[in-house]
Amino acid sequence: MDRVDSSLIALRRIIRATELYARDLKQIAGITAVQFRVLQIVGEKGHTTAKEISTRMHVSQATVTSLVDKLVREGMVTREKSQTDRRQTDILMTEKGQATLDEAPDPLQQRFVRKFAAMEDWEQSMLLAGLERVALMLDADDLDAAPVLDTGELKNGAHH
Amino acid sequence: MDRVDSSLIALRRIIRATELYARDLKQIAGITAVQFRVLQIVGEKGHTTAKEISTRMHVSQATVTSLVDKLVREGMVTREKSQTDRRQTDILMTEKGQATLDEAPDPLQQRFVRKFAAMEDWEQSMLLAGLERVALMLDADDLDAAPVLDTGELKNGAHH
DNA sequence: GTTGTTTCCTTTGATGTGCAAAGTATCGTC
DNA sequence: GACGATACTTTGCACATCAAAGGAAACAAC
Repeated sequence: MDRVDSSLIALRRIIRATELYARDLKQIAGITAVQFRVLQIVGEKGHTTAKEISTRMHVSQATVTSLVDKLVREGMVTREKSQTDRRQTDILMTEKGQATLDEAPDPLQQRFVRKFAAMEDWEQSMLLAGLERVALMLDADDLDAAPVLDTGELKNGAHH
Repeated sequence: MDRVDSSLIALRRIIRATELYARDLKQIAGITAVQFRVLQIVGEKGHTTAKEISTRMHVSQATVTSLVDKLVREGMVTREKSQTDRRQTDILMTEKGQATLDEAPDPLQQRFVRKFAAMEDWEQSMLLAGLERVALMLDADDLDAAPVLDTGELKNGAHH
């Protein structure tokens, strides 16, 4: 097997890892990866707007509405009209939502961050260069850069 | 921004590239990425069974049935009872299916393969090592290794 | 060759994700 | 105050996916 094949296998494994994590999450925490990501965004400040979720997750507002509907139905968050701008809806974290967030299995990016941190300085540089190279090769350059993996974003002291 | 963040951004860009490719494909070729992948598997030998598709794509047979249903409805493939084992259904490529396969936009992996091939020998080695390292970091090691990207598998002389 | 088990596939019914288009309410601005 | 932009919801749809149940054929064992 040549290196092209091996590289593609490795890439596929990486993508697959995010899918597997999504299934585990659903099984263990009883919440889907997408819903969990919404919960993470809400959790950052304890509240947020539909617009922000839509922007950050790159999905339509209609999708956000249905996502939040589900979370409301399950008691994870509540809706409340914003006082400052009454067009906006504030989405507030509930205790149950916070608990779900706290008890969720180790997110992918934390796993990554831990292992990355354990690497030698030169190794980190090499790895970063390689990943950026691949990203460029795939022409995935229209993304507004946010430090995220498939599920969840890198905030809340997940590193350092 | 530190290297952990940059690495995660690069990873996210890579994953995002596969999603974007899926949307382009649907727009341009009028077929979804998942259905296209089925078509690719059928196209390898001109025919295949539902079981093989199910195994290769890691989805249930029920899913395969509905996927093939759609392709049949669109005239991309036909079903035919296998003569050797009448439990099996042979899924055969039609001319239209073949045409769709041939005319599909440059798949991600071909883009990758071309650029990878253009790299220096030592660069290829470094990149491969990096990718495998990341795959390991994400613990995506339960995958039966097949040289695939998100959509489609690496066959049909897509490389070399 | 009948019986039991396994395999392959489909059907049915459900969930989750996602969007477009149309509608409602509110904000800002001229 | 009228008009256009913004934020969100509603409606109606498509796709991907599975679990469970069932039919049909193959296989194995007696």
